[in-house]
Amino acid sequence: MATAKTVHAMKTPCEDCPLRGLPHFREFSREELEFVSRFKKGELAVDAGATILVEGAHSAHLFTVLTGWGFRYKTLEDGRRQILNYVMPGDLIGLQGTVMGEMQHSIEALSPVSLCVFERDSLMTLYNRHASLAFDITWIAAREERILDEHLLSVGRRSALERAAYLIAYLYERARVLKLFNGRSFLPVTQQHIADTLGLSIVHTNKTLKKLAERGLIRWQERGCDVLDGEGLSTLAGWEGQDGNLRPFI
Amino acid sequence: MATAKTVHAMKTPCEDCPLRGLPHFREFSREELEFVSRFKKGELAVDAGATILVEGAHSAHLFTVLTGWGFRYKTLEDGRRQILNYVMPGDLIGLQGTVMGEMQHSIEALSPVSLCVFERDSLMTLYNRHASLAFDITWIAAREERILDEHLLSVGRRSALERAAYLIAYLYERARVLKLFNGRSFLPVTQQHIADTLGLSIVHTNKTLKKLAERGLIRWQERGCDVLDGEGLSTLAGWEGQDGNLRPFI
DNA sequence: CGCTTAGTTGAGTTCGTTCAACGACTGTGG
DNA sequence: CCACAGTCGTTGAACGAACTCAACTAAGCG
Repeated sequence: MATAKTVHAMKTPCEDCPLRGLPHFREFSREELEFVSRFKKGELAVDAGATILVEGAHSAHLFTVLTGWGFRYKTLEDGRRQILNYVMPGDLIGLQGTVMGEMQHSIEALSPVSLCVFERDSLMTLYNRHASLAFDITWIAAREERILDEHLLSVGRRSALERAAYLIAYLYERARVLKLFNGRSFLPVTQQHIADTLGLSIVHTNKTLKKLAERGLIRWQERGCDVLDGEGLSTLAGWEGQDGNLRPFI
Repeated sequence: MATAKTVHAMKTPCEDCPLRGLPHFREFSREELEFVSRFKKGELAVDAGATILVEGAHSAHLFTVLTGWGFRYKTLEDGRRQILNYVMPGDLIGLQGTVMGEMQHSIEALSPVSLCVFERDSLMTLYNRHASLAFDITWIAAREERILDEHLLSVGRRSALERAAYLIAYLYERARVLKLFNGRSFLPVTQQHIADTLGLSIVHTNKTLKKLAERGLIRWQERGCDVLDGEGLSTLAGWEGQDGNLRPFI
């Protein structure tokens, strides 16, 4: 695997952060922005397919995704893999490892990913000096918990078809509000990723996706999924969608 | 349903909190203890079977479980239910609703439960005045996330037998470190709860539990589960157990 | 050109479901 | 005190969803 990690000195100043322009995120105060600017230690670029964080590691860093897609997963000893969630721009990763010690899941890049790097040790300073940002971090953790609740409901209680529809609707919706689509609603995942998220075999996933395609909801093309009818997928899954409130990021 | 909620003025002062004595929790500083004491607004007692928090509610309160067992769950419109996690003494509940607005899951008492009551509005004061406690709350949220990661792995990728073994080992281990057993390792859940946690039907859950019983790992008795061999259950599930680090609570 | 990765399809098997009936126990009202 | 309903657990039979195995296409890459 020709994967690489490249560390840059700070490239994008937080003042020009591309995420700040999105209507999806809450505004920073002048003061908060300054603090986060100092909190940020640099940037990291990783190739598609590279592992960003690995289970068992004691990472000294926290990251916020600037651009690109990735996923969090866990594996059993015999290799069975479960994808837990996907990471997209604005997501904070490595928090579990930072606050509790050891990482208990891995994170892999689906596309080239660029990350803001923060240091574990300065997190306590953030809590001491900036209660509003500390609260934001809790908010972010609570959001992840809520997403996991929904995934668990899905894997535990929805049929294969509903599950697939839910997952694709979820990814579509997240990417949409982040304005990651330029014209074409394309999700850069393989059927193996879908299978490992839904808790199904690849073969059955393939057959299930074909049913969604027959209904005109999606089209599978070029190693990924074109979403043709996000609304229809949500309806099929019985999913209300994520709440529309502004969310914080660091 | 003859369920009731009773609000008491503060009964147990935080200085005498029964949880503080457990070797499983980290120590409070004198100052933290004082602050939490003021943060606590009263106590609430709920009957077995009562709903503590309900999906869709905008609760003005946060709770810490003092005694008793409960569970968090979500349902689909047609009634399919997924249990997300169990709550036991020391667990903070209602955080999702408090930081993000609306509750998106419900919580029900499995046994009579007593709760410490905190007010939503004073949470920000806690963040402003006591960074170490704010950090603890993030820690608690990260822990819940980690547990959900493991449940998702289990429901998605383990066989029915492994799943059941994992769940019972998990409940056993949590209750054990909290010293909830007096002699007998008894879990107060019905097979329906197990089924709704594992994402299985009751019938198949019954047959699966019988297999665990045949192996001498558990015994089903008096509407609950006697754990005969927690170690054996963990081994069967391929579960390493929770980390032994001290955890905070509020 | 061969090698690898991703996706497709069919056949047969296994795991888990639904349906249905029944026993044990608990609580309630007549 | 007994009858009755309700909850919980158990079991068998038949069915269906999802799995494994296997063979095969198509595309991308050295």
